[in-house]
Amino acid sequence: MSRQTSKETKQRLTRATLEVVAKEGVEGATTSRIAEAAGLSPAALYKHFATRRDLLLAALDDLYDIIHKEVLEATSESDVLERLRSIGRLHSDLIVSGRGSFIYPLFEFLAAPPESGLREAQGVRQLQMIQAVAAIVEEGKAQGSIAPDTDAEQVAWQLHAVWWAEDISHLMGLDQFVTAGRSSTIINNILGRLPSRMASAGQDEDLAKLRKLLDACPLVNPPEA
Amino acid sequence: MSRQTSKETKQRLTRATLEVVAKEGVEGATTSRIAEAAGLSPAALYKHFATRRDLLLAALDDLYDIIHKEVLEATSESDVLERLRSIGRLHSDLIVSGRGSFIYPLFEFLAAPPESGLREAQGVRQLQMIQAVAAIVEEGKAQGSIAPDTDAEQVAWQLHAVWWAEDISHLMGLDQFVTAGRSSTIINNILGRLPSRMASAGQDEDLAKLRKLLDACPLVNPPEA
Amino acid sequence: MSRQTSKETKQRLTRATLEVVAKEGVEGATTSRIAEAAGLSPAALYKHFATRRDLLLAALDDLYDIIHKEVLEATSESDVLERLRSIGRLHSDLIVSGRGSFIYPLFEFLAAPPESGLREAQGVRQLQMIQAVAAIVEEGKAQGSIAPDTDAEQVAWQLHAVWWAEDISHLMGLDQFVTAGRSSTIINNILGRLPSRMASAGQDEDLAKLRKLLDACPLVNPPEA
Amino acid sequence: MSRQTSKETKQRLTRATLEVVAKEGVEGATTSRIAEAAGLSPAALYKHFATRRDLLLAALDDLYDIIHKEVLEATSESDVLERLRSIGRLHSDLIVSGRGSFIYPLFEFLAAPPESGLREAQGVRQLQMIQAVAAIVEEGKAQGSIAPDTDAEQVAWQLHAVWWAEDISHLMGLDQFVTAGRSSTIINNILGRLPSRMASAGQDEDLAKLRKLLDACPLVNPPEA
DNA sequence: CATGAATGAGGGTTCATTCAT
DNA sequence: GATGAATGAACCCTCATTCAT
Repeated sequence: MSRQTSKETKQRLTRATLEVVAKEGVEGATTSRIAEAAGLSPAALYKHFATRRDLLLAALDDLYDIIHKEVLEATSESDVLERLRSIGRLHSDLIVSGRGSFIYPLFEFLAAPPESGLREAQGVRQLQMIQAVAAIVEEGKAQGSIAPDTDAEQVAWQLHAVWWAEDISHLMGLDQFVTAGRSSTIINNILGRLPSRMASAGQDEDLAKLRKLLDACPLVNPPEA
Repeated sequence: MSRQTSKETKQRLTRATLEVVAKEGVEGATTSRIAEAAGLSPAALYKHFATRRDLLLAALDDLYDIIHKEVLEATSESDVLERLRSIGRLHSDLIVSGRGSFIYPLFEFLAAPPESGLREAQGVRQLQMIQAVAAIVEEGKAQGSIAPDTDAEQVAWQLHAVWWAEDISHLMGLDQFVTAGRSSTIINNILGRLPSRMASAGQDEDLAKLRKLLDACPLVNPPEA
Repeated sequence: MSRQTSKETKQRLTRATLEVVAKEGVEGATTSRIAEAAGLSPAALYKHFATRRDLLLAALDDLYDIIHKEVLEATSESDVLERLRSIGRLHSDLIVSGRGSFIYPLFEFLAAPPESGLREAQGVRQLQMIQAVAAIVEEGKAQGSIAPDTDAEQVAWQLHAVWWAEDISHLMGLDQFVTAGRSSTIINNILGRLPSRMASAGQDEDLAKLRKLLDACPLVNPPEA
Repeated sequence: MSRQTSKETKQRLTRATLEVVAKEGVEGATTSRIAEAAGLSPAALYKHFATRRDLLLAALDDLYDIIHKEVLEATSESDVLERLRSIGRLHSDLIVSGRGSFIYPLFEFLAAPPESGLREAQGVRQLQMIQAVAAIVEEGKAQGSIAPDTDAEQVAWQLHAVWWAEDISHLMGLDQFVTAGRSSTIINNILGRLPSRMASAGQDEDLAKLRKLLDACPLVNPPEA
C-alpha cells in the first residue's frame, strides 16, 4: 500500500508539476518543489522520469489531456453552434474564475528557450486541438446547421486566436478583454456567420441576403487575398 | 556628463538584456550573460540597476518603445485603413522572415513567474499599445474613412488577437497560420467592416445595406451578449 | 542447485564489473551500471555481494585469475628462458594490439582511494604473481638452464618493473616505449644474464668470464648496496 | 589584504587539490573538500577554474613542477652519475618516508576514465620528464663521464621504469621492493654500465674488457633485437 | 564608474543502499 | 533469488548579489 505502482506515481508527479507550475511558473517548478508537492523525495522523481524536462513534457501531455476533457469534451450540446459557444463560455469562465491554471504552463512552454524543442513539442499538440475544433465544425456541416462552404479549419484558427487572446490578456492582468465582453463579441461575430441558410431560415431571413452580400463585397473578401 | 554616460550604459544594458532574453529566455537571462553581452562586468550592472528584476523591467520598457517605433510608427499611410493593413502586413513579414526578434522577449516576459510582477508590468504597456491602435481607428473616424459608430477599442483588441495568434503560432512552429493566409483573412474581415458609408460610397454601395443587415442580424449581434 | 546458480551469477557480476571498470574507471563503475551490464537489477546485486566494495574486490580476484590464465599459463615452452621471453612478448602484444583490456582495471584499482583498501588488496595478488614468476626462474635453476646463484625474486621484480612500465606508457599514450623496442631491450638485458655456465657453454664461452667480471666489478655491484 | 590576487589563490587551490588528492584520492577530491582545504567557499573556486577538471589539470601541472624542482633539480652533484644515483635515492626516500604524496595524483590521473583525456595530458608531461633525464645523461656524455655510445633516452626510460615500479609497489603496500634494496640493485645495474672507459680507467681496469665482452655477447645484445 | 574576489543558497542529478513484495 | 519503489547524502556547478579596491 505504501508503495505505489509506477503509473500512479507518474500521474501524481505530472499533476504536482502542473500545480507547481501554476503557482510558481516553470522557472519555479524545481524538482524539489515538485517532489514535495507529490509527496516524494527529489531522488524518487528520477525513478519515474529521466529528466526534469521529460517530466515537464509529460506534464504538458497531461495538460492537453485535461484541456481536452475539461473543455472540448465537457460540452455535450447536440447543436454544434451551441457547443462551440459553450466551449467559449467555459474558457472564459475558467479564465475569469482563476480555475484555468493550465494556462500558465501553456505559455511557459511557449517561452521555453528556443533550442529546447519544447515549443515545437507544444505546437504538435496545439495543432491537434485546432483540428479537433475543426472536426466539430465539420460535424456541424454534416448536421446541416453550418453552411456547407464553411472553411472549418479557418474557423478553428479564428476561435483559437480569441481564446489565446483571452489567455494572454489574463496573464497580463487585462481581464477586461473577457469581462467587458470584448472576447465574446468576437466569438459571436465568428459563430454568427456559420449557420447554413437552412438552419437560419426559420430564424432570420435577412441572413441569406447578408451572406450573399458579404461574399460579393470586395472589402470583406478582397480579390487579391 | 556622467549622467549621459550612465544613460548610454543603461541602454546598452537593456538592449543586451533583450538580446539575451531572445536567445535564452528570461530564465536564461542571467546577470552574467547580460553583463557579458553588454561588455561589462556583472558587478558593474548593479551601478545602473538595483536588481536584476529592475533591469528586466527597463528592458521591457525599451522593448515596447522599439515595437512602437518599428511597427506602429513605421507606417505612414495617410489613409487609416491602409495604415492598419500595412501594420498587419509588417507584423506578418517580421514573423515569417524571422526578423521579429522582439517576439521572443515578449512571450518570455509573459511567461515570467507569477510572483515576479513582470506579467502585470507588461499588461500596462500592452494596454497602451492597444490604445494606440484604437487611437488610429479614432483618427479614421475623424477622417471620415471609418464608420462613426465603430467601437475603436474593440477593433484594436480584435487586431491584437490576430497579431498575438501570429506570434504564438510562429513560436510553436505553426507558421501555416500566417503563410496559408489564415491570419490575413481574419484581418481583412475585421478591416472590411470599418469603412464608413461615405468612404465606401464610391467603392461599393452594397456595403451600406450590408452593414445595416449585419447590425440588425441577431446572429451576428445577439441581443443577450 | 541454487548455490550453483548463485556462483554463476556472481561470476557474471564480477565479469560485468571488469567490463565497466575498463570502460568507465572504478569511479564510474556504479552499481547500476554494473547491474545493467550483468543483466540484473541493482537491487539483485545485493543478494550476492554485501557491498559495492566487496564486488570490486571479487572482481579484482577474478581479474588476477584471468591474468594468470591468459598470460602466465598461456605459454608452455619447456625452456624457462624462452618461456619468460614468450611471456614478455605476449604482454607487449597485448599492450600494442589493445587486447590487454585488463590493464585498465588494474590501474583503476591502483588508483582507488587510499582508505578503500583496494590498493593493499591488490598488493597481495601482485605479490603472488611476482612469486609465480620467481617460481618459473627457480624452475629454470632446477632445470640447469639458469645460473644457480640467480636471485629469482629479484629477477621477477625486474621483469615486473618492465611490464608495469609498458602498462603505464601505454596508458599515457606513450606506446613508443614498446614499439621502439625500448622495453624489449631491457627484457633482453635482464634475461641475458640468467643462463648458467652449463647452458651457455655450448653457446658462448665468453659469458663465463663475463659473469665473473660482472660479479666482481664494483660499479655493477657496489659494495655498499 | 583579505582579498588576494587571482594568481595566489590559484596556487592555493592547486596545492590544496594535491593535498586532498593525496589524502582522499581523486575520487575524494570533491570541490567542497578542495575549497575547504584552500580556505574558500566552493563557489569561489569557480572564479578561478571553470571546472573541477580544469583544476585537476592545473594541479597536475603544479605537481610536475614540484617533481621537477624537488627531485630533478634538487640534486646538484657535478658528477652526472652521482646526480642520477642521488635522484634515485631521493625518490626512494620520498616513497619510504611517505612524503612522496605526489605519487597518488600521478596514478590517479593515469587511471582517469579513458575518454577524459587526462591520461594523455599526463603523457606529455611524463615524456618531458623522461627527456629531462635523458638530457642529464647527455650532459654526462659531454662531460666524458658517460660512454659516448650510450643511448641516453633508453637509459632514461630504464630509470623511469624502476621509479614507476617503486611507485606502484608503494601504492600496493609492497614497500619491500624499495626497502629490501631490490630497486636500488636495478638502478645500480643500469648506472653501472654507463661510465666511459676514460672515467672508469682509474677505478677498475676490468671494466674495459667487461664492456667489450658485453657488447659482443649475443645473449645481452641479441642480433635480431 | 568599474571591477575582481567572494559567497550562501539552491539548482538538477546520481549515488549506494534498503525493504516490501 | 529477484525486483520496483524509495531515499538521504552528496555530487558539480550557477545564481544574484556584495564589497573592498
